[in-house]
Amino acid sequence: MAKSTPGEAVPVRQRGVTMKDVAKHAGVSRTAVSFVLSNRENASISEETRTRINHAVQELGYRPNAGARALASRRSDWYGIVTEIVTAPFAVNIIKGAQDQAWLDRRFLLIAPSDQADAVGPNEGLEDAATEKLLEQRVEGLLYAATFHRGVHVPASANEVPTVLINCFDADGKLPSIVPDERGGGRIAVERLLQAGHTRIGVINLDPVIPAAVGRLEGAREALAVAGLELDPELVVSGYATADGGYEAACRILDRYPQQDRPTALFCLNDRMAMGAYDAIKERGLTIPGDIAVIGFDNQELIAAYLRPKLTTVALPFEKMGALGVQTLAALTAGQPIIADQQLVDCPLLERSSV
Amino acid sequence: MAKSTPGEAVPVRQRGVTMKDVAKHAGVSRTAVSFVLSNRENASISEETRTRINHAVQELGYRPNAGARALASRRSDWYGIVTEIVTAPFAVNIIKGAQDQAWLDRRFLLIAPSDQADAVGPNEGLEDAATEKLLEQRVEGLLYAATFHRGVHVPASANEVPTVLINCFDADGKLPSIVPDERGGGRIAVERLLQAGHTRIGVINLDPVIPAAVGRLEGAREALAVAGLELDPELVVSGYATADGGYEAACRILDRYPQQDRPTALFCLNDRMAMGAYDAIKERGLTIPGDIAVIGFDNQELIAAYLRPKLTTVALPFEKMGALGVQTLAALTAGQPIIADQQLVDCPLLERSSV
DNA sequence: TAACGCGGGTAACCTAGGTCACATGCTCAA
DNA sequence: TTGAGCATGTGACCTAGGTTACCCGCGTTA
Repeated sequence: MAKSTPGEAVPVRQRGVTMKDVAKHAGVSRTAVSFVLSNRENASISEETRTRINHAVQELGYRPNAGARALASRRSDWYGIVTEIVTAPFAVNIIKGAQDQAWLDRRFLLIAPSDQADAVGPNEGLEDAATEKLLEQRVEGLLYAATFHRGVHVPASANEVPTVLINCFDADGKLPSIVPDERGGGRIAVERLLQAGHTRIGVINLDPVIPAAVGRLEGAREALAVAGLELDPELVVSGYATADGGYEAACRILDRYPQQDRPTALFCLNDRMAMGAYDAIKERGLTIPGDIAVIGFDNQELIAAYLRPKLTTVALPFEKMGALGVQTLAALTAGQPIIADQQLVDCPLLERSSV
Repeated sequence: MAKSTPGEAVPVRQRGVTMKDVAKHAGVSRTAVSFVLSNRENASISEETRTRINHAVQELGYRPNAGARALASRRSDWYGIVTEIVTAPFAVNIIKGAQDQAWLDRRFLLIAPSDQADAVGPNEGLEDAATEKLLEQRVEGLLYAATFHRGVHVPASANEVPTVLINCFDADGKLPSIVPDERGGGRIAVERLLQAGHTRIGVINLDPVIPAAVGRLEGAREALAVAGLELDPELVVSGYATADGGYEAACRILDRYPQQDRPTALFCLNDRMAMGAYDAIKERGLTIPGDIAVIGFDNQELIAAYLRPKLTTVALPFEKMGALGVQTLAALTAGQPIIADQQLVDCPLLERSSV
């Protein structure tokens, strides 16, 4: 509520105007002020008193003290989110989605950093400390968000309040989680290539054990199967998840075959690798998408939207996952049952110019 | 503080263990517990009582209630940061720097979104609301952080608590701010090119009125002046701050001259434009840095570190600015005088392979 | 011997607001 | 006339913890 519109005289807000001051100014009891401000259903306060109180609020520039309210009402309206995203901002849109949704619900998001870059690292301490700190703030629920899709271990004290995992899942137990539908994303990517007439499709794979690689590849297989095709294992090449890794993998795949056997499309399991693949393709005098179509995964704006030609890719629904995480948490804290142990969120295709 | 080490039986923490419970369990008064837990200097509590209390704390799994403490002690240990960075995550490392520093100082950072994408837009409302919400939480200080260096207007109520601006400055007044030393960055970039033997340097400029462009260009001029050179206005070409804009600008600059007069180096005022310039250069069969050296600005990791060859660029010190913002705020809230109205933070050169 | 100081500790009040049982005063029906 | 019922509020107690003034018993000192 922006109480000061430009032009109007801004009341000087002396620090620390309390309800008591408002009550005195309006000539009523503090209780009456409380009733009016919290809009109690069954409070019987005359319209006239009500406006007198509201006037006093305006004139004194009263601002409620959220902490005191939280203490007395035993509801903080705060959620805590523990995340390494602040450290490695790849998935920062999770925070954006969560933040926006929380803001809509008039709740505050307390962000606590986690340095737990690797799933079961030795520095679990920091994460524990973050959780502890958030619980000291009496958050009503906890979110854990990871930069990349994986299993994680959550500190034991997280069980004291409703908890939801975003872009990761509980490696040991029963906490609800929100993760991207990697398989669906892999399927839609390959479907798009098939639709464009490609049947010989090369795959530039990530580290084959991470959930992202497993799911995306399986999706690719499904799409091919529907078209009556099979994934040729020879056409699947793994590499480091970087532009260099993508470059090398693409070189291997492109140089392996004579021109007529060469794949006409590459499905790169992330955009960074697609970036490297672009270079390999261009170096060989081939055009995108004329000679070889490329489709990526992740939709890293800075890469996908600025590559030339712009990269068609499958987006990770970070923002949606963040929002859904907060919604799920809201449902849990309101006592509603869990919708599902693991909610999958669609990975939509983003058409640009590389297919 | 992770109180539970694995293996040890975790005490069941019934919700809401208070100091009263601890006191009863230890057979002392609540006051004594408070004294021990807050480590009061002049409290006289025997060592024996002290350990009895600490034991009770452990056994009951007591966790202080931060809100109640804030209320009673009238210090919240919270800072608020209003920022559009969550929306446009370019400068997300400001948040990281601020967050880390706040965490070190054992303070919480409340992040409130601002949609004020343009400096004096019509939707100032949201920003006001964010500030108001933060003040309701009784934050001890406010930070405003922008995604790109510019002048901003801050809601009037921000004057109620110490306030520091990060990556932006107060367009109307006297609030202290932390901004990048654009001029120094421009200077160091051109110095690097001069040092590599380039004397004919093209500049791909941003929108010439924004502080970043003004400062960086001025720095470039200074560096040239020291070497006894002048900036040829014909070699300065402006474009949209995108890869496409950089591509077009580079084309114009490269095609304007016969080979012998062509600049041997390009200073691109941001990395996205450098990305486009790369394409223009490669298209013409020229090599980087062999035929043309390129230096960028911003150090957008995803671009600079993944371009081929990797882009030498000047980094914007986001993380440092965030940390310095919190430090400055801490000094202000502690009653110390402002160090300077505007603190400049160095933009360091990042050597990679394009010069 | 009274006064004083000190170690060890506590009752009581304060922060800012939520909530409930009860107190007015008025109207209306029996 | 009186009691019930309703509209309009209010005093008092609660949340969880910080802080201050003071108490008690014991040893010292003037």
